[in-house]
Amino acid sequence: MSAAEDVARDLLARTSGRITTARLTALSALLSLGRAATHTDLHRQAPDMDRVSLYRALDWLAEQGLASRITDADGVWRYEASVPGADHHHPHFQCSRCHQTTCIEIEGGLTVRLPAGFTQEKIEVLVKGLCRTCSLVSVPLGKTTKARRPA
Amino acid sequence: MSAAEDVARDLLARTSGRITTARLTALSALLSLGRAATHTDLHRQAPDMDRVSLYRALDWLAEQGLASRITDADGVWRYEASVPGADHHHPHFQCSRCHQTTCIEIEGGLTVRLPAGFTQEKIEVLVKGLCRTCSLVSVPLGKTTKARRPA
DNA sequence: CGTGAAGTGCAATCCAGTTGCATGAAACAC
DNA sequence: GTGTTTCATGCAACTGGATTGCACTTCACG
Ligand SMILES: [Mn+2]
Ligand SMILES: [Mn+2]
Ligand SMILES: [Zn+2]
Ligand SMILES: [Zn+2]
Repeated sequence: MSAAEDVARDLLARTSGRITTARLTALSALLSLGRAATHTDLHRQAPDMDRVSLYRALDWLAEQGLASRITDADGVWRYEASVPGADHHHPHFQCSRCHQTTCIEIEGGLTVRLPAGFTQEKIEVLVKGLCRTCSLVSVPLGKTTKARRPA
Repeated sequence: MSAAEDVARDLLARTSGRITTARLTALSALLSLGRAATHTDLHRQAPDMDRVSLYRALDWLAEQGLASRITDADGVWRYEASVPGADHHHPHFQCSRCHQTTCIEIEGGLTVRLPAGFTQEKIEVLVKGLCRTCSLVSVPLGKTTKARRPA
């Protein structure tokens, strides 16, 4: 039983819900992975768990505040472990070449001035670009970009 | 021939590409609509155009800088007309009840400090919450939220 | 006009995510 | 412990946005 699994069990015990293997597996995967991962990423870590059960476990974790769910640059959900109390509103960076998502530390909350009457629930900031390793290579991976010469 | 269509034709003439009806229709729809719209929204405006052709026209417009493509809170693409030169990096607001997307004006570009070696291409800021009209009603539309009582 | 390059339409396919329903496992009371 | 209730799981089917392959049309240019 890994360290992540112990922590997971402990966190689950603090909720009003049941401690099931699916939730344990999902949460430990999130904890050990450490960064925002897609359902597919996570399912790779736990191939024996049913796809749908994983979705449901992750969504439940998000409801409980133990995970947060964001949309990545390709419109796919990404999940990451989060601390129940403090809401997890830091920006993320996604590399357009290797698609890895990185959390960005930030001092002082990002704020945007909304028009009158609007109420804010959450804010999602996603920076796209090249990560350190991909910056060096610079040639896009997969999906070859078709050159288009100006007139 | 509407005003939007005239502007559209004019903008298309500035590119190296062909001026086709699909592109004209797509761009005028974007221009007259005025806010970030989904493919489905836009197809409603031009039901006779083929779905796929609309996708391709929109993607082409995005490549040309005449439109910008963003992911909304539900992971669906949204397109909006944009000025070719100035890149279109303002925040957006999406109402969690009526799903309408609103552009948010901002003075001074949003900036985030990236880790060393990372290169930024674009930044997407999406605020979720309730728009003015929905703030008053406050009961979510569709997708009923199930209450969950703490222990 | 004729020819090549670019754009279109349609059908098929992909893929993340959801839903319905029968079965199984936690929690809790006894 | 056993029984009962409640909630979670597994499987299959389904949804809907988006993409791909390919034949056909249209446009620009000689
Ligand atoms: Mn993060
Ligand atoms: Mn906008
Ligand atoms: Zn990278
Ligand atoms: Zn609204």
